Amino acid sequence: MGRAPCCDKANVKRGPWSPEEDAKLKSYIQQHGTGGNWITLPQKVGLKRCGKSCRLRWLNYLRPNIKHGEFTEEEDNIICSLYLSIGSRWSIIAAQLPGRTDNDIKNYWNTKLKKKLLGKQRKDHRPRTGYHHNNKLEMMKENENFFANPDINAYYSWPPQSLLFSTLIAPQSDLAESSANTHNFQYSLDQVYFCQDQLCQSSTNQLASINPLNINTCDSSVTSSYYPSIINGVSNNSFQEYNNYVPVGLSDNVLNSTSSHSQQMDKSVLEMVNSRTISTTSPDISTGWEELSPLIVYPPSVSCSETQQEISPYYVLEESRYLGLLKQ
DNA sequence: AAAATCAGCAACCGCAGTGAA
DNA sequence: TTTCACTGCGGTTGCTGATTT
Repeated sequence: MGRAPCCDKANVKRGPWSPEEDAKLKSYIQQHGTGGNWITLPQKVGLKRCGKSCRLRWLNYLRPNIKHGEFTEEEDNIICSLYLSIGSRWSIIAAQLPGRTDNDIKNYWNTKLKKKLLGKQRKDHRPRTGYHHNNKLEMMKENENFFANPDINAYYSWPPQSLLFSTLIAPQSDLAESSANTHNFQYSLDQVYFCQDQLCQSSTNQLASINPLNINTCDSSVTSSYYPSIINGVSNNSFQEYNNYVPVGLSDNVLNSTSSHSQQMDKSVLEMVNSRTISTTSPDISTGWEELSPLIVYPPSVSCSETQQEISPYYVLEESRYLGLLKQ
Protein backbone atom coordinates (compact mmCIF):
# COMPACT_ATOMS: atom_id res chain seq x y z
CA MET A 1 0.00 0.00 0.00
CA GLY A 2 1.32 3.38 -0.92
CA ARG A 3 2.03 6.04 1.51
CA ALA A 4 -0.57 8.59 2.39
CA PRO A 5 0.06 11.97 0.82
CA CYS A 6 1.30 14.65 3.17
CA CYS A 7 -1.62 16.86 2.28
CA ASP A 8 -4.78 16.98 0.25
CA LYS A 9 -3.37 18.02 -3.07
CA ALA A 10 -6.74 19.02 -4.39
CA ASN A 11 -7.18 21.65 -1.71
CA VAL A 12 -3.76 23.22 -1.58
CA LYS A 13 -2.48 26.08 -3.61
CA ARG A 14 0.53 25.45 -5.77
CA GLY A 15 2.90 27.54 -7.78
CA PRO A 16 4.67 30.76 -6.95
CA TRP A 17 4.14 32.35 -3.58
CA SER A 18 2.48 35.72 -3.36
CA PRO A 19 3.93 38.49 -1.21
CA GLU A 20 0.90 38.16 1.06
CA GLU A 21 1.56 34.48 1.61
CA ASP A 22 5.21 35.19 2.27
CA ALA A 23 4.32 37.83 4.80
CA LYS A 24 1.86 35.57 6.58
CA LEU A 25 4.26 32.70 6.83
CA LYS A 26 7.20 34.80 7.83
CA SER A 27 5.26 36.69 10.44
CA TYR A 28 3.83 33.54 11.97
CA ILE A 29 7.12 31.70 12.16
CA GLN A 30 8.91 34.68 13.59
CA GLN A 31 6.29 34.95 16.30
CA HIS A 32 5.58 31.32 17.06
CA GLY A 33 8.25 29.27 15.38
CA THR A 34 7.42 26.24 13.31
CA GLY A 35 6.18 24.30 16.29
CA GLY A 36 8.16 21.38 15.01
CA ASN A 37 5.35 20.38 12.73
CA TRP A 38 5.25 21.65 9.19
CA ILE A 39 2.22 19.65 8.25
CA THR A 40 -0.10 21.51 10.59
CA LEU A 41 1.59 24.84 10.12
CA PRO A 42 -0.35 25.99 7.04
CA GLN A 43 -3.62 25.65 8.93
CA LYS A 44 -2.30 27.65 11.84
CA VAL A 45 -0.97 30.32 9.54
CA GLY A 46 -4.10 30.35 7.45
CA LEU A 47 -2.46 29.31 4.24
CA LYS A 48 -3.80 26.88 1.72
CA ARG A 49 -0.40 25.41 1.16
CA CYS A 50 1.20 22.06 1.67
CA GLY A 51 3.37 21.88 4.76
CA LYS A 52 6.31 20.83 2.70
CA SER A 53 5.81 23.81 0.48
CA CYS A 54 5.82 26.10 3.51
CA ARG A 55 8.97 24.51 4.82
CA LEU A 56 10.68 24.90 1.48
CA ARG A 57 9.60 28.50 1.13
CA TRP A 58 10.84 29.32 4.59
CA LEU A 59 14.15 27.54 4.29
CA ASN A 60 14.99 28.70 0.81
CA TYR A 61 13.61 32.18 0.76
CA LEU A 62 12.06 33.67 3.89
CA ARG A 63 14.50 32.54 6.53
CA PRO A 64 16.71 35.33 7.87
CA ASN A 65 20.26 35.75 6.65
CA ILE A 66 19.67 34.06 3.34
CA LYS A 67 22.11 35.12 0.68
CA HIS A 68 21.10 35.19 -2.94
CA GLY A 69 23.34 35.65 -5.93
CA GLU A 70 26.91 36.86 -5.91
CA PHE A 71 28.74 33.63 -5.32
CA THR A 72 32.30 34.53 -4.53
CA GLU A 73 35.38 32.84 -5.88
CA GLU A 74 35.91 31.29 -2.52
CA GLU A 75 32.42 29.89 -2.56
CA ASP A 76 33.00 28.59 -6.06
CA ASN A 77 36.09 26.83 -4.83
CA ILE A 78 34.32 25.30 -1.92
CA ILE A 79 31.42 24.12 -4.02
CA CYS A 80 33.66 22.59 -6.66
CA SER A 81 35.88 21.01 -4.12
CA LEU A 82 33.10 19.47 -2.12
CA TYR A 83 31.15 18.38 -5.17
CA LEU A 84 34.12 16.52 -6.48
CA SER A 85 34.74 15.02 -3.08
CA ILE A 86 31.29 14.05 -1.97
CA GLY A 87 29.10 14.47 -5.01
CA SER A 88 25.71 16.10 -4.99
CA ARG A 89 25.27 16.30 -1.26
CA TRP A 90 23.89 19.76 -1.56
CA SER A 91 22.81 20.12 2.03
CA ILE A 92 26.29 19.28 3.24
CA ILE A 93 27.83 21.65 0.78
CA ALA A 94 25.37 24.32 1.82
CA ALA A 95 26.35 23.78 5.43
CA GLN A 96 29.82 24.99 4.53
CA LEU A 97 28.46 28.17 3.00
CA PRO A 98 26.62 30.28 5.56
CA GLY A 99 23.53 31.90 4.15
CA ARG A 100 23.39 29.65 1.13
CA THR A 101 20.67 27.10 0.65
CA ASP A 102 21.10 23.70 -0.85
CA ASN A 103 18.63 24.61 -3.54
CA ASP A 104 20.56 27.72 -4.42
CA ILE A 105 23.81 25.85 -4.65
CA LYS A 106 22.24 23.08 -6.64
CA ASN A 107 20.84 25.55 -9.13
CA TYR A 108 24.09 27.42 -9.26
CA TRP A 109 25.99 24.24 -9.96
CA ASN A 110 23.58 23.07 -12.61
CA THR A 111 23.35 26.34 -14.42
CA LYS A 112 26.75 27.94 -13.99
CA LEU A 113 29.54 26.04 -12.36
CA LYS A 114 29.07 22.77 -14.17
CA LYS A 115 29.04 24.45 -17.53
CA LYS A 116 32.03 26.49 -16.58
CA LEU A 117 33.97 23.44 -15.61
CA LEU A 118 32.98 21.64 -18.75
CA GLY A 119 33.68 24.64 -20.90
CA LYS A 120 30.31 24.49 -22.48
CA GLN A 121 29.02 27.91 -21.61
CA ARG A 122 27.44 29.37 -24.66
CA LYS A 123 29.71 31.90 -26.20
CA ASP A 124 28.55 35.45 -26.50
CA HIS A 125 25.55 34.68 -24.42
CA ARG A 126 24.67 37.72 -22.42
CA PRO A 127 23.44 37.33 -18.89
CA ARG A 128 19.88 38.14 -18.18
CA THR A 129 19.07 41.45 -16.70
CA GLY A 130 16.37 42.43 -14.31
CA TYR A 131 14.01 39.74 -13.14
CA HIS A 132 15.26 38.24 -9.91
CA HIS A 133 18.61 39.79 -9.35
CA ASN A 134 19.89 43.17 -10.28
CA ASN A 135 23.35 42.10 -9.30
CA LYS A 136 23.45 39.16 -11.66
CA LEU A 137 25.72 40.91 -14.08
CA GLU A 138 28.26 41.45 -11.41
CA MET A 139 27.88 37.90 -10.25
CA MET A 140 28.42 36.58 -13.72
CA LYS A 141 31.46 38.73 -14.07
CA GLU A 142 32.91 37.34 -10.91
CA ASN A 143 32.29 33.83 -12.07
CA GLU A 144 33.82 34.49 -15.40
CA ASN A 145 36.84 35.84 -13.66
CA PHE A 146 37.20 32.83 -11.47
CA PHE A 147 38.80 30.56 -13.99
CA ALA A 148 39.86 33.24 -16.34
CA ASN A 149 41.98 34.79 -13.66
CA PRO A 150 45.56 34.55 -14.88
CA ASP A 151 46.78 34.30 -11.33
CA ILE A 152 44.75 31.20 -10.87
CA ASN A 153 45.55 29.76 -14.25
CA ALA A 154 49.18 30.18 -13.46
CA TYR A 155 48.75 27.25 -11.12
CA TYR A 156 47.58 24.91 -13.85
CA SER A 157 50.10 22.50 -15.08
CA TRP A 158 50.40 18.92 -16.12
CA PRO A 159 51.52 16.36 -15.26
CA PRO A 160 51.11 16.81 -11.56
CA GLN A 161 54.11 18.04 -9.76
CA SER A 162 52.80 18.08 -6.29
CA LEU A 163 54.23 15.38 -4.16
CA LEU A 164 51.70 16.18 -1.59
CA PHE A 165 48.73 14.85 -3.40
CA SER A 166 50.38 11.98 -5.07
CA THR A 167 51.19 10.83 -1.60
CA LEU A 168 47.68 11.43 -0.46
CA ILE A 169 46.13 9.39 -3.17
CA ALA A 170 48.48 6.56 -3.79
CA PRO A 171 48.77 3.65 -1.43
CA GLN A 172 52.12 3.78 0.22
CA SER A 173 53.02 0.33 -1.00
CA ASP A 174 52.39 1.29 -4.58
CA LEU A 175 54.49 4.33 -4.21
CA ALA A 176 57.32 2.33 -2.81
CA GLU A 177 57.11 -0.32 -5.49
CA SER A 178 57.07 2.12 -8.29
CA SER A 179 59.51 4.60 -6.98
CA ALA A 180 61.80 3.86 -9.88
CA ASN A 181 59.31 5.35 -12.30
CA THR A 182 60.12 8.95 -12.11
CA HIS A 183 57.14 11.22 -12.64
CA ASN A 184 55.07 8.53 -14.14
CA PHE A 185 51.43 9.21 -13.59
CA GLN A 186 48.57 7.07 -14.67
CA TYR A 187 45.13 6.03 -13.67
CA SER A 188 42.26 4.06 -14.97
CA LEU A 189 38.71 3.47 -13.91
CA ASP A 190 39.71 1.11 -11.20
CA GLN A 191 42.97 2.37 -10.00
CA VAL A 192 45.00 5.38 -9.44
CA TYR A 193 48.68 5.04 -9.28
CA PHE A 194 50.96 7.89 -8.70
CA CYS A 195 54.59 7.15 -9.16
CA GLN A 196 57.00 9.77 -8.16
CA ASP A 197 60.59 9.71 -7.27
CA GLN A 198 60.05 11.16 -3.88
CA LEU A 199 57.74 10.57 -1.06
CA CYS A 200 56.63 13.09 1.47
CA GLN A 201 55.85 11.18 4.60
CA SER A 202 54.23 14.07 6.39
CA SER A 203 51.58 14.65 3.81
CA THR A 204 48.66 13.82 6.00
CA ASN A 205 49.62 16.51 8.44
CA GLN A 206 50.04 18.88 5.59
CA LEU A 207 46.60 18.23 4.33
CA ALA A 208 45.22 19.20 7.68
CA SER A 209 47.01 22.48 7.48
CA ILE A 210 45.95 23.45 4.02
CA ASN A 211 42.30 22.86 4.05
CA PRO A 212 40.01 25.82 4.47
CA LEU A 213 37.19 23.48 5.30
CA ASN A 214 39.10 21.82 8.05
CA ILE A 215 39.42 18.73 5.96
CA ASN A 216 41.64 16.29 7.70
CA THR A 217 42.50 12.69 7.56
CA CYS A 218 40.44 10.24 9.49
CA ASP A 219 40.29 6.68 10.55
CA SER A 220 39.19 4.10 8.07
CA SER A 221 36.25 2.99 10.15
CA VAL A 222 34.48 6.09 9.03
CA THR A 223 35.64 6.31 5.50
CA SER A 224 35.39 2.70 4.60
CA SER A 225 31.67 3.02 4.80
CA TYR A 226 31.73 6.33 3.08
CA TYR A 227 33.68 6.27 -0.10
CA PRO A 228 32.61 2.92 -1.40
CA SER A 229 29.20 4.46 -1.69
CA ILE A 230 30.67 7.19 -3.77
CA ILE A 231 32.30 4.74 -6.06
CA ASN A 232 28.78 3.93 -6.97
CA GLY A 233 28.67 0.24 -7.35
CA VAL A 234 32.16 -0.44 -8.47
CA SER A 235 33.72 -3.02 -6.26
CA ASN A 236 37.18 -1.75 -5.83
CA ASN A 237 39.35 -3.31 -3.23
CA SER A 238 42.32 -1.22 -4.03
CA PHE A 239 40.35 1.84 -3.23
CA GLN A 240 39.99 0.77 0.34
CA GLU A 241 43.62 1.49 0.76
CA TYR A 242 42.97 5.15 0.16
CA ASN A 243 40.79 5.41 3.18
CA ASN A 244 43.33 7.20 5.23
CA TYR A 245 43.30 10.08 2.84
CA VAL A 246 39.66 10.88 2.85
CA PRO A 247 38.64 14.39 3.80
CA VAL A 248 36.53 14.60 6.89
CA GLY A 249 36.09 18.28 7.43
CA LEU A 250 32.52 17.25 7.55
CA SER A 251 31.62 15.61 10.77
CA ASP A 252 31.80 11.90 11.29
CA ASN A 253 28.08 11.88 11.67
CA VAL A 254 27.71 13.39 8.29
CA LEU A 255 30.07 10.93 6.75
CA ASN A 256 28.45 7.99 8.39
CA SER A 257 25.10 9.12 7.22
CA THR A 258 26.25 8.91 3.66
CA SER A 259 26.73 5.20 3.64
CA SER A 260 23.19 4.57 2.66
CA HIS A 261 23.13 7.10 -0.10
CA SER A 262 23.87 6.13 -3.62
CA GLN A 263 25.16 9.53 -4.44
CA GLN A 264 26.31 10.23 -7.90
CA MET A 265 28.28 13.01 -9.34
CA ASP A 266 26.85 14.58 -12.37
CA LYS A 267 26.97 12.08 -15.16
CA SER A 268 28.34 14.46 -17.70
CA VAL A 269 31.23 15.25 -15.45
CA LEU A 270 31.84 11.65 -14.61
CA GLU A 271 31.59 10.47 -18.15
CA MET A 272 34.17 12.94 -19.18
CA VAL A 273 36.45 12.08 -16.36
CA ASN A 274 36.06 8.35 -16.55
CA SER A 275 35.83 7.85 -20.25
CA ARG A 276 39.56 7.79 -20.59
CA THR A 277 42.55 6.12 -19.20
CA ILE A 278 45.54 8.32 -19.08
CA SER A 279 49.14 7.54 -18.71
CA THR A 280 51.31 10.54 -18.98
CA THR A 281 54.99 10.97 -18.92
CA SER A 282 54.83 14.18 -20.83
CA PRO A 283 52.64 17.24 -20.84
CA ASP A 284 50.76 15.74 -23.76
CA ILE A 285 47.28 15.18 -22.50
CA SER A 286 44.61 13.03 -23.96
CA THR A 287 41.55 14.76 -25.20
CA GLY A 288 39.29 16.38 -22.75
CA TRP A 289 41.60 17.43 -20.03
CA GLU A 290 41.50 20.95 -21.23
CA GLU A 291 37.84 20.88 -20.47
CA LEU A 292 38.52 20.03 -16.90
CA SER A 293 41.51 22.25 -16.62
CA PRO A 294 39.88 24.48 -14.10
CA LEU A 295 39.95 21.56 -11.76
CA ILE A 296 43.58 20.90 -12.29
CA VAL A 297 45.31 23.14 -9.91
CA TYR A 298 48.88 22.47 -9.20
CA PRO A 299 51.39 24.64 -7.54
CA PRO A 300 54.61 25.45 -9.27
CA SER A 301 56.88 22.69 -7.95
CA VAL A 302 56.25 22.54 -4.29
CA SER A 303 58.55 20.89 -1.86
CA CYS A 304 57.45 19.22 1.29
CA SER A 305 58.62 22.01 3.49
CA GLU A 306 56.94 24.56 1.32
CA THR A 307 53.63 22.82 1.33
CA GLN A 308 53.67 22.74 5.06
CA GLN A 309 54.06 26.44 5.33
CA GLU A 310 51.83 27.91 2.72
CA ILE A 311 49.40 26.05 0.57
CA SER A 312 46.69 27.49 -1.57
CA PRO A 313 43.12 26.52 -0.97
CA TYR A 314 43.08 25.45 -4.58
CA TYR A 315 44.85 22.32 -3.49
CA VAL A 316 41.56 21.16 -2.17
CA LEU A 317 40.28 21.13 -5.70
CA GLU A 318 43.23 19.10 -6.67
CA GLU A 319 42.71 16.49 -4.04
CA SER A 320 39.03 16.34 -4.72
CA ARG A 321 39.52 15.84 -8.38
CA TYR A 322 41.45 12.67 -7.80
CA LEU A 323 38.88 11.37 -5.44
CA GLY A 324 36.28 12.18 -8.02
CA LEU A 325 38.19 10.27 -10.61
CA LEU A 326 37.74 7.15 -8.63
CA LYS A 327 34.05 7.25 -9.08
CA GLN A 328 32.35 5.33 -11.76
C1' DA B 1 9.25 40.93 -36.04
C1' DA B 2 8.33 36.42 -34.81
C1' DA B 3 9.57 31.92 -33.52
C1' DA B 4 12.78 28.97 -31.46
C1' DT B 5 16.05 28.14 -28.16
C1' DC B 6 18.48 28.87 -24.01
C1' DA B 7 19.29 30.16 -19.15
C1' DG B 8 17.97 30.85 -14.45
C1' DC B 9 15.47 29.67 -10.70
C1' DA B 10 11.45 28.66 -7.69
C1' DA B 11 8.80 25.03 -6.60
C1' DC B 12 7.28 20.29 -6.72
C1' DC B 13 7.84 15.22 -6.30
C1' DG B 14 9.02 11.13 -4.31
C1' DC B 15 12.19 8.45 -1.64
C1' DA B 16 14.74 7.40 2.56
C1' DG B 17 15.72 8.31 7.32
C1' DT B 18 14.06 9.20 11.97
C1' DG B 19 11.64 8.91 16.06
C1' DA B 20 7.49 8.49 18.69
C1' DA B 21 3.68 5.57 19.81
C1' DT C 1 9.59 -4.84 17.16
C1' DT C 2 6.61 -2.73 14.10
C1' DT C 3 4.08 0.94 12.20
C1' DC C 4 3.51 5.34 10.53
C1' DA C 5 3.64 10.37 10.50
C1' DC C 6 6.85 13.64 9.62
C1' DT C 7 11.21 15.67 7.99
C1' DG C 8 14.99 16.31 4.95
C1' DC C 9 17.08 15.72 0.78
C1' DG C 10 18.21 15.43 -4.14
C1' DG C 11 16.33 15.15 -8.70
C1' DT C 12 13.22 17.11 -11.79
C1' DT C 13 9.80 20.18 -13.75
C1' DG C 14 7.82 24.24 -15.42
C1' DC C 15 7.60 29.11 -15.84
C1' DT C 16 9.63 33.53 -17.17
C1' DG C 17 12.55 36.35 -19.62
C1' DA C 18 16.75 36.88 -22.56
C1' DT C 19 19.03 35.74 -26.66
C1' DT C 20 19.58 33.85 -31.11
C1' DT C 21 18.08 32.60 -35.66
